[in-house]
Amino acid sequence: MVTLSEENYLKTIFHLGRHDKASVSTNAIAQKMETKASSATDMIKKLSEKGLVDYQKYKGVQLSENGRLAAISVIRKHRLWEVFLVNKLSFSWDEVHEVAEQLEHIKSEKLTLELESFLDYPTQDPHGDPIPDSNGSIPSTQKLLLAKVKQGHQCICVGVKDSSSEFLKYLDKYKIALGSQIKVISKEAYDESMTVKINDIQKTISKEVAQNLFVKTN
Amino acid sequence: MVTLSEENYLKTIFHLGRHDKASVSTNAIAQKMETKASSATDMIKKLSEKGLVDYQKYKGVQLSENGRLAAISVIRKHRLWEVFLVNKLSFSWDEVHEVAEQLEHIKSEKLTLELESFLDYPTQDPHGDPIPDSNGSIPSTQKLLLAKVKQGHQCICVGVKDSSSEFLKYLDKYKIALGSQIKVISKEAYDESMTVKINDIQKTISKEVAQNLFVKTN
DNA sequence: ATAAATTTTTAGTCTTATCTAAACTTTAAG
DNA sequence: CTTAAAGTTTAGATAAGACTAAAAATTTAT
Repeated sequence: MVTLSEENYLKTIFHLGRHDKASVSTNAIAQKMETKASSATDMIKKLSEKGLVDYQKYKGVQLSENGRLAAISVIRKHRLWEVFLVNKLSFSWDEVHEVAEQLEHIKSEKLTLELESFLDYPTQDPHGDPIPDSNGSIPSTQKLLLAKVKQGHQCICVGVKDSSSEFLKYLDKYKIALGSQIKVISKEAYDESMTVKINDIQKTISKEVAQNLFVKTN
Repeated sequence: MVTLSEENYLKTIFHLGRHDKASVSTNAIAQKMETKASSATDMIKKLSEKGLVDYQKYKGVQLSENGRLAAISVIRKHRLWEVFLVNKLSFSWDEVHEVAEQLEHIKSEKLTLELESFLDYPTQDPHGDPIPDSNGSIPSTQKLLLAKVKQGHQCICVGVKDSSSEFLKYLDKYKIALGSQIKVISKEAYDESMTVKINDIQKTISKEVAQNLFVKTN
C-alpha cells in the first residue's frame, strides 16, 4: 500500500529524473515538493525500505522498477482526469491541475480503465503530455518547440512546456489551444521573437512564448 | 478546513441522527466508523471545538448547522459520483460504494457543479437516495417499502433500504434494478412473502427482500 | 590540499488520528 | 436506593509526516 504522500514523492522523483537519468538530489525533491530537505530525507528512507527507490546516503535517489510503475500509474490517472475535466466537464487548461492533483490518488483499477474507455483512449492530456497505457508504457510524441520551426512552415499546437497558470492564461487570452494551426511568417534574429498566423490571425510572439509551446509539423 | 477524517465522522453522525433526531451516542459513532469509543470521543471534541457539532460530555452529539451543511456536502458529492459511475462508466449497483467513498472527499466546488450539470441534475443516486442540491436541500421522496404495497397494485422500484453488497448482488441476479416495474400478485400472510411480476417475470420474494426494496406507486 | 560553502542527514519536537488501559458517569436491576 | 453493568472519557503510547537546529558529508574555491 502506497500512501498519498508517498505517491506525491514518487511522482516528483519521476519528473525530476525524467531527462537526465542520473540520480535525483534530496534538495531538488524538497524544493519541488515545497518542503524541507529533512522531510525529503525521511520520506526517501521510507520509500527505500519499501523498495520503491534505490538510495545511497548523500548520493540521491533513483526510482526502482516498482517505484517507476507506481509513479507512472499516478501520472496516468492525473492525465486521464485532466482529459475528463476539459473534454466532458467545462474546465479550461489552467483550471484542471489542482483538481487532477486530488483525483490522481483515487484507488480503483476498474475506475481508471472505465474512465479511459469513456474518454475513448486518449493518448495526450490537454497540455499535450502523453498518457501512459495500463501497462505503464508511455507513447512517445515527436513534438518540437515552436521556436525551432523554420520560417514559412506550418504546424499544429500539441502542448506546452511551461504549464504554469500564467502561461495557460496567456494562451487562452489569445485563443491559442491544442490543435491551433500556426504558420511561422517571419523570425526576428535580434530578440528571437517571431510573427505567426494563428487561426488566421497574425500576431508577434516573444522568445519566451515560442520556447514554451510544443508543436507538430505537418 | 475540514479534514478527510472529520468529513467521515460528520457523515456518520448525519446518518445516525437522521431518523430519531435525538443526540447520537459515542458508541454508535465508534461502531459505524469501525473504531474505538475513545477515538470517537477525541474526534467529537475536535468537531465540537470547530463548531461543527453540539456536544455535552456523556450526552452524545448533534450536528450544528455548519456541521449539517458539511455532512450534506459530502453526501451530495458521494451520490453524484455514484450516478456518474453507474450512468457514464459501466459500474453496477454494488461496485460504486467503495469508489464513491474516495471521490466524495475531492474538494472543488466547480467540479461538483460541473459534474451535476454533466449528469443532467439527477435527483436520486443509483440506490434511490435523494441527492442534495447545492444549497443543501434534500429533495423529499415519497417512496415506500415494497412490503407495504397492496395486492394487485403496480409500482416502480426506486431504491433500496439495505445497500449491502449481498443484497445488491441478489437484485442484480434477478434483474431487479431502478425503474423495474413490479406488480404484486399475491401476499402470503404466514411468512409475509409475496409473489410479484417483475419485468413480466413472475417470482416469489421473501419478507426480507420486500422490506428492503423501496418503490413508488403509480 | 585544505578551508569554506553547500548539501544532506540526524536528533528531537509537533500534530493528527489512532489505540489500550484505567477512571469516571449514567443507567438499570434488584 | 444502592450497586452492578454499560457507556464514556481521560491518560499515556504509537505511527505518519512534517519542522527546526545541529552535526556530518560532500563539493567548491582558494
